[in-house]
Amino acid sequence: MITVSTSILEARSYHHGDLRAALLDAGLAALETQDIGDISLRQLARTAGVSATAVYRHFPDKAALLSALASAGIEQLAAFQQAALAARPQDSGFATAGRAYVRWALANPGLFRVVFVHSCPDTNSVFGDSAAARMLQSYAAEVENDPAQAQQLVVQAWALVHGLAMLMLDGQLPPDDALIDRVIDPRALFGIQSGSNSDASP
Amino acid sequence: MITVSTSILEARSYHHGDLRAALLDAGLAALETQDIGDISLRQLARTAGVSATAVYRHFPDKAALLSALASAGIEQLAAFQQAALAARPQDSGFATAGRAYVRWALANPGLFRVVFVHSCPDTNSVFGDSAAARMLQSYAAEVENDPAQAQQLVVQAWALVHGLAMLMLDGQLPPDDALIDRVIDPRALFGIQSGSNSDASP
DNA sequence: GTTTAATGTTTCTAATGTAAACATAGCGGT
DNA sequence: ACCGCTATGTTTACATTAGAAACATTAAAC
Repeated sequence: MITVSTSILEARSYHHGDLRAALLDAGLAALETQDIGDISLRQLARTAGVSATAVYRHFPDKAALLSALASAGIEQLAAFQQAALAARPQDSGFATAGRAYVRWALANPGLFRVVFVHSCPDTNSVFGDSAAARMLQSYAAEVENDPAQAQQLVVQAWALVHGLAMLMLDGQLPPDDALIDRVIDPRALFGIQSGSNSDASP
Repeated sequence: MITVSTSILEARSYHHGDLRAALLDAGLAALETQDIGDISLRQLARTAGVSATAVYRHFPDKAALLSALASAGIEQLAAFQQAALAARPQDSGFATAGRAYVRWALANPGLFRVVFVHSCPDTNSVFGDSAAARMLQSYAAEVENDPAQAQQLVVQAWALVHGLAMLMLDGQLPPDDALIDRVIDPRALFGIQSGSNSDASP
């Protein structure tokens, strides 16, 4: 929740206080129960208790609002991954981060789609310079000395977890926790014997 | 193109001849230039030269029409893969099919999304019992004797190519042909030394 | 305290999915 | 030949959407 202390307790004034944050909150909340396609600006405006077109004072259009939601989503994803890493420091960080990626996607399907699927054709690579991306690259560098090979490993690992998340989200694969562990098994993938020890075993 | 011989040349009668096929053709054509979200029933009806609500005589709702388009898309994908396999019989079929998957996705972004991303939450796994899926499984069985391991290989391979396709479609990775070849390299993946020989080299 | 820029509101338009009622045409049975 | 039945299209209607334009209010600067 983005909390913003508006001027104290001015319950209902003409101006909202921080409508922008309220709309983003409404968007994040809505994405927990709805899919992206079913979200309308009007709905968010209603939730924020404001007229439909007030949105346009803060976002040029719908895409801009979704783009802002995407940024919030990326931060959440990175935080979730780092929490997972902190919780099991003895495991392969590479695999732990990957599993967290998929689990976060399954736990936040709407937001995940906003981040990766929706993000309008040119506002792309919103993920490219995020904390999550840097984390992934540093793990790859640990495992591979050759930078070109490390880069390839990054892409392969990203594609694997992203594809797994997508297929599960779209109902093509069962959203099975054990399946995630099996697919993202450092011992079976990429010839990685892992720097740290691995754990999850079928 | 779905060609249907209506009764000969009855140019403009009240009844269309085969509106269902015409709508699907219009949909496939539209998906070549537009993304799924921008396609409307009314547009397809216009293209078919018919009133907006005529669609509902052939499809209960928009989702049903898209679902029919998805079936057509899956067939196209499988045909494309088999053409790729036939064109290079000496290569690793596993890798060739995977590259074809990604290339087809890049060549048909709209239709690919209809097949895998859109397909409504419960009409899922439209791909599950397709020719493409069976092909994938038979290749996995060639490489892995243990059926459980083969199944895991299927999922890993599918996730990898699907994720690569998605990330490229969504602008997160450059839609680079060489990158596809590098990521889907049987020598680097899954410890496969391949039954046949491999080719593509960086 | 007046001006001003930021923020919200009303009102409007064009597009969309879909329901309901109506129209037309080809078919089978008599 | 006629009569209806059913499949298929059409018209009309409605609720909802994204967004533009013009107007209202308020907080803050001067």
